[in-house]
Amino acid sequence: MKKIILVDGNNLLFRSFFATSYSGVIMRNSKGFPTNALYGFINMLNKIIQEENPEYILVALDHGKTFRHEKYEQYKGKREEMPLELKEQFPVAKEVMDAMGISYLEVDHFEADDIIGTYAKRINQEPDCEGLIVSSDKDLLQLITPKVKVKLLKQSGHIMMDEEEFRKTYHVDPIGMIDLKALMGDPSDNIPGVKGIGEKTAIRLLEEYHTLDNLYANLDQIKGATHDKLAADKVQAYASQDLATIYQDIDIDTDLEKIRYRHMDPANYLKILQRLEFHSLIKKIPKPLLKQAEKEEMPQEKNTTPVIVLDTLENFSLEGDYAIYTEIVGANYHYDEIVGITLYQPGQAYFIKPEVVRTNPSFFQSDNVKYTYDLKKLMVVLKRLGATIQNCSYDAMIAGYLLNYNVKEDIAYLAHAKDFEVGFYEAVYGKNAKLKKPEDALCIADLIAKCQFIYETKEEFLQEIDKEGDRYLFESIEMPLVEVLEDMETTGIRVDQEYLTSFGEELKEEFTSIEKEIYQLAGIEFNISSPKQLANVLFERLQIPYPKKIKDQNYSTSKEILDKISDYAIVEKVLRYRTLTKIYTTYVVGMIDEIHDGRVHTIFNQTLTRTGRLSSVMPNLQNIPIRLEEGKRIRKAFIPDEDSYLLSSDYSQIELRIFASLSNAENMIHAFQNDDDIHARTASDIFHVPIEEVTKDMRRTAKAVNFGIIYGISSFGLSEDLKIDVTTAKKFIEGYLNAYPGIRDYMDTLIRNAYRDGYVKTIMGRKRTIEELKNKNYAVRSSGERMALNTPIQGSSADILKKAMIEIYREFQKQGLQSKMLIQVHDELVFNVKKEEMDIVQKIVKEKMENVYQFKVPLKVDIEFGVDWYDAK
DNA sequence: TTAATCACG
DNA sequence: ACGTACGTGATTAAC
Repeated sequence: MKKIILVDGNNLLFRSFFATSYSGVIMRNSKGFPTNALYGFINMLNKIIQEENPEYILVALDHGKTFRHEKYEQYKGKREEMPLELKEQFPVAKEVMDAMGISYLEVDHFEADDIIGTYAKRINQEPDCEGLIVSSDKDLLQLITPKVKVKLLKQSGHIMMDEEEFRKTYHVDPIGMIDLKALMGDPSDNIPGVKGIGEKTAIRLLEEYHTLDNLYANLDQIKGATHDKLAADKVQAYASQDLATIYQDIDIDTDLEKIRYRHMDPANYLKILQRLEFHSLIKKIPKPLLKQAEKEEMPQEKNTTPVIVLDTLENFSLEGDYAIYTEIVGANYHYDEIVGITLYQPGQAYFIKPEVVRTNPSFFQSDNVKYTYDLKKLMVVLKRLGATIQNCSYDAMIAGYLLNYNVKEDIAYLAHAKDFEVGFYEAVYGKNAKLKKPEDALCIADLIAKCQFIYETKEEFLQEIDKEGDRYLFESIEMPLVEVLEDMETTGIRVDQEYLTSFGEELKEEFTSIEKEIYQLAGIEFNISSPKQLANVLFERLQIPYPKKIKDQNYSTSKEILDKISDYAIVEKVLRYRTLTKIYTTYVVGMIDEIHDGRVHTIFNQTLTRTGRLSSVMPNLQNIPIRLEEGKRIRKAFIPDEDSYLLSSDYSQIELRIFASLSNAENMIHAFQNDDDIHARTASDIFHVPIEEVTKDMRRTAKAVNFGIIYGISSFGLSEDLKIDVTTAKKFIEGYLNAYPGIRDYMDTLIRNAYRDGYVKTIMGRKRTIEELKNKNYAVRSSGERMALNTPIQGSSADILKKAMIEIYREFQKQGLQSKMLIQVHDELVFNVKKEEMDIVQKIVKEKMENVYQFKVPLKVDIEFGVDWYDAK
């Protein structure tokens, strides 16, 4: 008697995954790869082999959308998309099965069930053989025959289901399972069944009528509500029957030899378990097999490049290109501990301890072409060790960013995208309280692996860059910008700590007194900063009417809401309290924490935003207050060096100018060419009044529409902003589009192309893929359309300022100026300018910024200077 | 860790 | 009938 095991692979993996992910925490190996489904899966396969000792075994897997989906749209409709953490484990499951000598099969358009059904049929026809199906899915019970049983997995253990056992439980034949589901439905697969009929009624009906066909043939015998339900849902019942039927005739070769159990390949199996860090499973490998595996593994160890730890860089040199990488213990490379530096080229690997760099600081200026990941970090680290680097022409972080890979500060994300085994930063160095430099051997292995990844994928990434037409952006914008940003960061900006402290005291005095007044008015002391407690006091205790209909049960206490009820003294005081504490905590206390040697050194993230803008952290210097006077006073703390001024240069209306140029809106282009007041001009065009008759309100409205255009306008968004109704907002937009012919066409074409291509581009070829456009949800898609409209504007503006920064930096160098670029705020640059260089710097900055790119409209730059950042505005 | 809030362009 | 303006970062409360 041949014994054939048919395993429902998807079921096993799903079960293991969800059984161990309730808490939301998923078991992972030290590299961060999720392993929870695999652990249960491998355990289960081992158990099956041990218990059943099969001659033949097949694991069936789902593959893509099935014919059922195509036939019935709602099939499995309510089921959530498979979590990524589970999806990732499937390929490894296949590797495991290969190593275990177990065959697996997936067939396009069919589910694992159908594969099992097809094999079950074969078993029924084949003499002298029996089958055992393994799953926790009751659907498969319909396949039970005298020769085929089902091992039904339960939370603890299993039930062996054969014909007899099935009849005892369900009172029908196994094949009757299908008709049972046709009646009672199956919520888990979104099979509707007959509405109002559950398990009990369904079983009772089939006991009497045996089949669905017979039941409907005798429908008139049935009385009452059940009759009406059956009559009403006949079509749905038959559709459900169809859905519930496992297909048994897939056109596949069911030759049993193909699924013979081949036994384990110990070396491969061990290798995978080590990678997954399943130590308990490794222990279960029989001793002789384990020994065999270890013997086979030995030679591989020798293939890895030996690492030389350099004690000095004196008289040391390398031939040819190499990859170079450094790591720090923490998130701030300006101050945190440096692990060391590694160099890698095929066959050679070197580790340099931080202090060894000082033995020959010019080593990194050699002619060798160098490759790295996060060049800016490397440059800062080397500078801290007294060295500078030259001829580093390739930064994998930037390449990955331009190619829309998932790029983080942690190189592991990009490495994993290319199947390189590199440890996640957190796994190697820990985080927060657990942050710690591991022992040297581990650090060295980690850094070398990262270096090797950089070296070995460089060509591939550069080819992708070429293919995408990103060469210019990579070579002439992003790579040169690295040095500019590094210089800005390491220079830092001087901050007047004494001023901040005394300003802070002043703020504190005012908000503590307001705090007391709020308690008085409330008649209770509470935490004003807690939205929950505040809502409670305002809307429950004091019964202030909530000015908007309540969304999802919670009162909002946002500024937008509180502004509407600011006639209440307590609300007005809360708003004032908020303003003051925000300035105090974020900008006074937060800034003081970031001051080192009288300066703050931000980190500009060059590879974060989806549009090509920079971002700034530790501290964020791109959101220093300016709109309110109290907040603006923070800017008085940012001061120039000795004998210098702070100079601020900003583009006037750059985004709208770019939009006018891209969309070819002729009269808007003319307005910019005439240097008109653009919002007044727009108002005049929308409302058809001469420009001198434009009122303040008309101008305000036009300004909002102009902003809306940049964001990818929607009538709802505009209505929210202007606090008008949607119909009126719609009218304004119509008026705008009629006033500027060409814009509608530009936007339509842009969106159509975005849908076609799946991405949009900036003027310099920066590409943003927009997955949202493929989403089936209307709201998500609309959001994608707005991104598509906004990105070419915001992104092109970013391109332009980046290019201008590079040109200004180079000109400063060329002329040997001491003045320094310090901060970039999306359309503004801030400089420390030596007094004697004021004239030349203003000239360079204005000239470079205004002429960096030729549009149909001129670019206009305003320059101001002063004794602090407040004054320079 | 996440949501709410608010600072900027 | 739906549910929305685009792009960011820091702080706090509350889990």
